[in-house]
Amino acid sequence: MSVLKKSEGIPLYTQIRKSLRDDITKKVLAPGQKIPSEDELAAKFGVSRMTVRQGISDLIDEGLLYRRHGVGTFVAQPHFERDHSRLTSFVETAKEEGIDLSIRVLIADILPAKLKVAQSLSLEEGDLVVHVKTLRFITNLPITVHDTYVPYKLFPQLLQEDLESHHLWDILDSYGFRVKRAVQRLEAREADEEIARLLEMDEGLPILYKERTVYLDNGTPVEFTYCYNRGDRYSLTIVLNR
Amino acid sequence: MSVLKKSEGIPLYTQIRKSLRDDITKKVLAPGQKIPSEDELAAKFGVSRMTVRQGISDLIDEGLLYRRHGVGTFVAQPHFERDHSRLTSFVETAKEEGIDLSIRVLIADILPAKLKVAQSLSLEEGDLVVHVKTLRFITNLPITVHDTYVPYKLFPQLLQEDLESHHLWDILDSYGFRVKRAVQRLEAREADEEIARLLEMDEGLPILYKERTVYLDNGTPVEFTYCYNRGDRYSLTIVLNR
DNA sequence: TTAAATTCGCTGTATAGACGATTAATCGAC
DNA sequence: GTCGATTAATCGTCTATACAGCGAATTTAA
Repeated sequence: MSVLKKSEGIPLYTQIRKSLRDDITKKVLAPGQKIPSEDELAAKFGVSRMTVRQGISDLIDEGLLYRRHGVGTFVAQPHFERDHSRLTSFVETAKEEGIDLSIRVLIADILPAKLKVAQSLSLEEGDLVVHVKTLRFITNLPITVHDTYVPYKLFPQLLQEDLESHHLWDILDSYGFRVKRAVQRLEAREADEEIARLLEMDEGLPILYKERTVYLDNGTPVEFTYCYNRGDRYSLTIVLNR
Repeated sequence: MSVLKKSEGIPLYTQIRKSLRDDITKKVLAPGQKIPSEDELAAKFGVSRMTVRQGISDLIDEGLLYRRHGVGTFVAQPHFERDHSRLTSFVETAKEEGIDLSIRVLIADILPAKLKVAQSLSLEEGDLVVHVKTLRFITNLPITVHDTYVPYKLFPQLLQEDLESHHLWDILDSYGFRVKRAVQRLEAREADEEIARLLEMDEGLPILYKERTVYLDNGTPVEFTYCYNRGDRYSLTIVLNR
């Protein structure tokens, strides 16, 4: 029996969501199984039905549950990477999975934006941007080159931060900027001389090339990055919802 | 002044969402601008505040609006591909954007699943799968090879469908299966002899290689596809939300 | 026996109101 | 003038209830 704490600052629907999620991960509720009806859950938790629905809705968005109008709510079959559908930084993911990731800053400077960078960041060509070029290693093997651009006028102190151990988004968060969304464009390309040298591979071999623009919740672009990933060592998994 | 139709089977929150979306796209509500408070909108539309919130929530998920607790709800800065964050088939997208896409079916047969396909579709090795190999053209230039596998026991009649003009997901929809989610893994690879021949390119040039598993809302996998995209003609744009 | 109608359980939509939490603006004391 | 407290506006959470709409099971009728 789950009793909710009324007064801990934690919303009731959050507690309900947690309780249901626990039941699912602990297989108290098995895949395919019908969970109690919203009325029953409302009675069990001692809340109104709308509050139960709010808790359930989040789990449906996550793909843990699904509803059948007129029938009930069911536990979905677990599928790999069910939880990977949200935007997370590579650094966060690596930490969680115990991957030995290290970052070397190659360049950190301030310069006028070229056309493409300016357009991506909603700036004028020539506006100042902070530029950080990094090389990332996994278990000491070079894997990715990043060229990141951030509007100087938004973050003039950025270069004083420790960019090798803190992820950019965490730094932005600490400034109160809420990173919300990333648009990424992917291509397969041949490695040019510079990238091949940095990634210790032969020129012409395939590179997973990525252009990424990162936005705050109000739609302001705050980061534009070119990524060059070694094709034989890097794969990207993404999850899309309909 | 917007008056909602009470009795057309269209939920009020859907009508409110549409009204707000129209105001945004027609710039009646400009980016950055505060929209009327929930109480004002409730009064204007003649509905309760909860109904207004339901309409607004959808637009927030889409990134069209954002909320500031204690302050108000605002129109987000428009950003390119704001609307591309949902799972849509390439065919759907192409149609909307007027791209001249054609599909040629190279192989359509039924065979026992190999290990990887079986695992991806939650089958046993050797279980029958429907296999469809297609070559896709944009303005008559070959661009992509697809190897698609679907569990035979779920769709025994699939090969009787017109696979060149109807997208697989539309066919599944017509059977009542709700496609909900796709997990895709991307790599950059070199083209092997067969792919190079089909895509009319040189062996060894970069290919954007993609493995895709498609799930219904109940978590059942229904499609597994290997995609080989010509690196110089294909780029993939994805949007991630935090 | 089969087909149509009914019932029942459940989710979907909607209401009207209450109080809490956050933010920005205003006002007052020092 | 500056700082702090008050206030108003607004979103966040929650209630208790009502009826509509769907789907499956059951009952009824042909």
